[in-house]
Amino acid sequence: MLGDWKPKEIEPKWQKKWEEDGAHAFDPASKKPVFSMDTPPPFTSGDLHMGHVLSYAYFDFAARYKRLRGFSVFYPQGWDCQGFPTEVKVESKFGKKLPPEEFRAKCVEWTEEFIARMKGQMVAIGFSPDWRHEYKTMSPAYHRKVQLSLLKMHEDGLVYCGEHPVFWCPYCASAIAKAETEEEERTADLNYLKFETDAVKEGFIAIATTRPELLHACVAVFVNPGDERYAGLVGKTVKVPVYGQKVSILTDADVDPAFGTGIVMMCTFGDKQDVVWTYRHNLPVIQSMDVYGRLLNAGEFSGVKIGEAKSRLVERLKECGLLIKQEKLQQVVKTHDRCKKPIELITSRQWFCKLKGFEESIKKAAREMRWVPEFTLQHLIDWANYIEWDWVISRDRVFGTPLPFWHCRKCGQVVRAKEESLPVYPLKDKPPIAKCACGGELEGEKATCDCWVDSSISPLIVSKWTEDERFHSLTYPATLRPQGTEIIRTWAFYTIYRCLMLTGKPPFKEVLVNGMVLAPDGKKMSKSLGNVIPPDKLIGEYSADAVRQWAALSGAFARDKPFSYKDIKYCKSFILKLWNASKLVEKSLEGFDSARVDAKKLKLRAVDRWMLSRMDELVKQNTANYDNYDYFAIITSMQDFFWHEFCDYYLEEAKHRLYQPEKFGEESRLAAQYTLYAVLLDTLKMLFPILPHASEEIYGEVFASREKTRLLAKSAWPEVAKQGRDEEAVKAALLLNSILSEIRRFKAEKKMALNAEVACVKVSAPEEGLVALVEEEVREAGKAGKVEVCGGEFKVEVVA
RNA sequence: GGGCCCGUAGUCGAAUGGUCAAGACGUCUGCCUUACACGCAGAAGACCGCCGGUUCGAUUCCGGCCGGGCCCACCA
Repeated sequence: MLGDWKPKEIEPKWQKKWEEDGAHAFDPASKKPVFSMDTPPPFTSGDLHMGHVLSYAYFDFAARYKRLRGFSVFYPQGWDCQGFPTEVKVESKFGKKLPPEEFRAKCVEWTEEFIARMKGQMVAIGFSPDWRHEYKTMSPAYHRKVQLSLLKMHEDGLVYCGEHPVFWCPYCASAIAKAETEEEERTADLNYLKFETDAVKEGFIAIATTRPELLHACVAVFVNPGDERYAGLVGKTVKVPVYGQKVSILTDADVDPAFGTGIVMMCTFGDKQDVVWTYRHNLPVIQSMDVYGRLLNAGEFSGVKIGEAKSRLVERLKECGLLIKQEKLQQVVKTHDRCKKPIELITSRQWFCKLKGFEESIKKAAREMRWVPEFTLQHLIDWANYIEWDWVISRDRVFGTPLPFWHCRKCGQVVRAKEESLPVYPLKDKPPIAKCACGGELEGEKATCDCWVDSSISPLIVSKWTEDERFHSLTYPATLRPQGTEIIRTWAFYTIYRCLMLTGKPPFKEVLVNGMVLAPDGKKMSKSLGNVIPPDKLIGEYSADAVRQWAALSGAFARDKPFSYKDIKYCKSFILKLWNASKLVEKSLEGFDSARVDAKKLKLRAVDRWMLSRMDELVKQNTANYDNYDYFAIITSMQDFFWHEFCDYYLEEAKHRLYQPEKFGEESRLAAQYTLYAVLLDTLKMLFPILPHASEEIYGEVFASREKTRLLAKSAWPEVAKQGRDEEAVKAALLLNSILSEIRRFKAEKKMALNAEVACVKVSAPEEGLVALVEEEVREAGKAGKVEVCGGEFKVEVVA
């Protein structure tokens, strides 16, 4: 017997039961078609946020639906462990003094705790990955595969080490990739400085700059070749203020004559344009700062951090009378996405992945995939179109996958790790050969990998690439790659690139992109704004099934949506409605044996046929909607159907036959029971992927003993469209519903109770025959003593 | 500057080339009707952003404008 709905008891109960019964286990030996998913490994921050909940709920809906559809579903789950935020946390707890290996061990320990917490949260929401295929990017096994992929790409000339200007975060003291940059608007001072020169009679030219702290690295000044004001200056030299070095006046079409004075000073490197000019005009590179952003080669200012250097230089310029004026300037600066600090460009020796030249093959592979929704493909194409530099893959961090390389101290030759000794940790492991061919000592590479180097081979990791050929061909390419819109330019882009390079095959067939969850006020959820909603709290208050329904309701295809309390409240009441209706059905089904019912011999009434016909329609629609990942359409249509059509109308219209078989006949009761049984069963199946716990519990109480399958999780999707739409029944039912509405309106106006009896209901309708089909329902559900029918325009007259 | 998304009752939000444009929240009025008052019934509330075009007919298709959001590029 169904008791009260107690999510805190039934949800963990079924989570355990499914796991024990292997309901989510992938069987590589199965003959069923494979549906494999490459789900995002969340960064192990310690807590799942609502964005995770939304997107992972989506993946779970897909997995559970495909299982019901008879697929062998491969649904692994991993963890993106390594990265700067963890280092910061560990540093703040244990200090900066630990030796690298000990520090790394602390990070691992810390991360394991976080994984346990996050995994617990995932289980509590009812996600159904096959945990036997769990992976962690910090594990030696994962390191081995990442290193193997790098060795192969190095062999193919796709990974190289070189000295180039790279985006640099002085706060993190590490190189970062363009994809890790963000932009921040701020107000800066635009300083107009005097550059002394003999070329003009005033003795100086004015140059506007926001970066006076880089004067020591100024190597040229530029004017636009078409700028007549300065035509006479080209080829002359000017003296850089404060430091006094002489630099040439050159021309370049990239100079905007309208900005500032139309003259630009070029330093190594103030911004990306300076890098372009350095190469274009073959200019010298001055190391302007060290890895922490402290000035280098700046005379008395050497060692001063850039922020402080800026104000000190401005002071000095004022003292020397070289500062003409200052203006406020709105500018956008690039910042590091992890620490939000401004980024610099510095030249440094780093490892790179060759991206230039592969844009077309990446775009081609992407175009062959199905992107849901379609426009998200454009995000990737746009990004690919703007690839200017190769991808910097090395990071000066400890907690990361070590690059499997050594360098010769003498000649700089790169020495690769041996494949069979992977994973290697070059800081403590012996190099593969004792000495370089030139006789020099070998030194292990200190840098570790960008975290996207790790995660960009997730489809290879889960499919046991280079390890189990059969398993690999079964699960690679993944059928579905679900992910967030904000990581298209990183995770999707790098994965397509790397997997293509390593296997020659694109990594997945379909990409499902979901949007972000905003705070109820429409702003981004962030700790600093204090508007973060923790999933745990919602599960406790509304149940996991309600949270999952909310996700289905919110994930409007790659569009960001604010969190809505009213939605989740509604979802919770829907479960209660489902529960209570199931209680009624359970009671009404006493003595009903589905196996002994001959559907053909049933005396179905029009309302029964209407319900069964609607059910068929819904199965058809929902099948298409699940195939298109349109969970919004599914949950809204199911909520509307079940609540309003089934509960509010059908149940009221069928009660008399269930309660009084002696008056309306056993056959009529059987027909009603059959209908209740079929509708509730198919409803549970179609809702199962979204609210698995409640539907499994109801199934267990009402259906398990009558069906072949004990677990709803292991049952089969309802058969599609057993019969065509029953036009007559649908029309009759709609007519009945409007007649009942009229009767209810009459009672409401007369302030009568709904179950109050009325003497007579006179119905005029164009099709009198239809009214006859539902006359019994009008009398019983409307509590009408008599029903009179005549032709004509639709009209209902009630006589109290 | 380039690309993308969006603009529907007080709020959130579907669908649709053509009968009274879903549903939810909120509001108002009744009703504790043997599953549910976390419920049921009823009511009020929308010139479907603005202007043109296509069409017999447009909220729906096309163009422009206005407004909101996102991504990318540039910014000395």
